[in-house]
Amino acid sequence: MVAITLPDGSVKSFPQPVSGVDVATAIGPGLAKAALAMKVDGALVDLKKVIDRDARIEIVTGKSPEALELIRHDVAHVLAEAVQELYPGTQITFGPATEDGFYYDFVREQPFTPDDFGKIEARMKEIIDRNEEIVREEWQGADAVKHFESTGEKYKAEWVQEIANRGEKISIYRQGKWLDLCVGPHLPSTGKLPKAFKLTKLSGAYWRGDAKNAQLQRIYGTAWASESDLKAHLTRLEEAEKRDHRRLGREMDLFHVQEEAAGSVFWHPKGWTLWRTLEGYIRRRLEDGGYVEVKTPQLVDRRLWEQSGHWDKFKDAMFLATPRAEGASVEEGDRVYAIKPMNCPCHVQIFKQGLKSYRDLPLRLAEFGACHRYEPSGALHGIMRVRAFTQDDAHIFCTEDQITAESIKFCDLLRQVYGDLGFSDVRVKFSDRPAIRAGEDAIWDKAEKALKDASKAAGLETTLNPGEGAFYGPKLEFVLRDTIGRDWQCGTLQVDFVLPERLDASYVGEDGAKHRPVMLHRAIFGSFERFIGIVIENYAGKLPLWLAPVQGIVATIVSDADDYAREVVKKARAAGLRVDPDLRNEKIGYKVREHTLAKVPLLLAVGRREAEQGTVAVRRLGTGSDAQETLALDEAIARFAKEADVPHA
RNA sequence: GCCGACGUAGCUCAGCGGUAGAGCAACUGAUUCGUAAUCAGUAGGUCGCGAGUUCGAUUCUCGCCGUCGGCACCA
Repeated sequence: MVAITLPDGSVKSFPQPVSGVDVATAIGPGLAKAALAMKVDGALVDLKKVIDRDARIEIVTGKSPEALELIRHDVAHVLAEAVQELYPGTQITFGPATEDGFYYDFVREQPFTPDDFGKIEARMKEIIDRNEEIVREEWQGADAVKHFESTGEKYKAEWVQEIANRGEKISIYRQGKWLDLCVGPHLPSTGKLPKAFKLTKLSGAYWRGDAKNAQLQRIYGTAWASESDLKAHLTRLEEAEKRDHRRLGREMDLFHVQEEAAGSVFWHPKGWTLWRTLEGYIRRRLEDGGYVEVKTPQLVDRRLWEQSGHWDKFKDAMFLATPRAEGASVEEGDRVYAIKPMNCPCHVQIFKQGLKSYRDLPLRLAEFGACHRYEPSGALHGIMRVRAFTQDDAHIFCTEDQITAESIKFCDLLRQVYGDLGFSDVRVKFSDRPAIRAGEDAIWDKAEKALKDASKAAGLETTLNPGEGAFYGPKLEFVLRDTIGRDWQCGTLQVDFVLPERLDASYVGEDGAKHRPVMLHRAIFGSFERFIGIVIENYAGKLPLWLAPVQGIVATIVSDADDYAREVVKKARAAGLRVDPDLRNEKIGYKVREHTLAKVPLLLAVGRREAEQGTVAVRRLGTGSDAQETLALDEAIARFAKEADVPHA
């Protein structure tokens, strides 16, 4: 006798062990047809799994939140089956579900091309039509290894061997003639799959994620429960493309990049205005936060980098410069400079000037430091990942006892700034001690606790990023997501006991003896380039008034209003607004369209009526002509000047 | 760095073994117009760079550079 409890609380009893299929059928034929899998006491399993004890069961259908992942995983299998049917000799490796779809990694001499997609998709649909039953089997390790070796599946065999070595059972899923090693769960048959999928992209991927290993061919796809969901997803992708900072940067004439300076940004007047506005804003926040600003050299002798430890670990990513003419050899003893990849060693040099006392701590040295790193060519991305960037960097020199308070202060400041810039969902990763690290465990305990306390006190929820801390200390990473779903680390807070030691920084304590300060490395934007990119995407280019490089356009309707328009511009500028005239001989509709596309927040239209009455017709970005209002000039300017105020305490 | 795709006018893109085309933008002229494109005309290109094949290469082949999508990396 097996008692099955259903989600509504009702209990169904069965005389003998039952599968999910039996349970669903007992409830109704509609459900039996829709059933994809089930949850037994909360665990997702195959619908065909037989239950021989009392349990709570929930039938998973296409409408269940778990369904998508199941479907995507199954579609990945169908993709692999299709590929192996179409391209014999291709080896399979892994194929999981992803955030919005799936991928499968293959091994094949000949590269796949996007032209193959149509053919593969057609075969996948065929496999779904075949309605192949999906069956789970348990194999002996040796048998599985033998099977995969005999079919030439070297990668699968390697993986199976490892599982067998651990003494675990081998779980095989078979669909039709095709089979794969997989823990499941899966749908009962391929016919249950919706055909709402699409192969999207092709890429290389290293076996086991290690660049030292062979590179596999990865085919990505997206899969949904229904055709309309698929369409909606593709539409979302198109919309996201319109928010891409690279596209908006060009359309809004903010910046460009070009071949001769790959990985460096040419800032145009409007883009640079945006930069300076942000810089002015953050500078004021830092001043309020008790920071002092410094500026340190671009070129620094390699000896300092050797001392700091960067040379050993990061010299491949450092640009070097020598003072000698081209062609001259760089000999032993000659000066070799590195263009700084970071600011910390230089800030320590400032700290070390003169004798520091405990009364000087905490000392918060801030710099908008331009750094250069030779990033791998494949890593470059718009202005988000570049080789030349400016950090809103600061190092807080403090005592161990001050770590917690300083960390809290920083998290508060960061929250304030992100709030001002319209970021509501910030993910915070807490990266704790890595396997290879410097410093005593007691110090790590202290540092980790300080960071944890600080993020909690600032009301931040963190997710653990185990073992990903820097070798010198744990870190908080503040991650923002761009419009195409990529995550970027922007803010960071790192506790460092190592650099002060290596660079011999010290202060005189209350006891009159020398002590080592602790360094907190911290950034809010991370880099101006990356952060501006994210800001642009977050606002889809429609920047709030205070950030917009061109805040308003005064557009004339007839040339009789030219003089009045000039007067409006003059007064607006006197009030600190960034306003330009548009006196061109064009219809107002043309001007409206153009400045709307350029994402100018305010359009002040002036015709004869406005000139006579001393008013402006205000049309705001994102609203239509019906929402416009006519305001007295002085009133309008006062209102907008107030609205355009840079946020501050 | 690795795999794949791509690189044609300012932008978006078409073309293709016989040295290039469209729309928008630009420029000139006309038009003075009330909220997302007024009309007409003109001009604009070493087809990323360098080799090779060919009578002839933007087109085919190779190399390099860059961009894009991933992977790896990200102090």
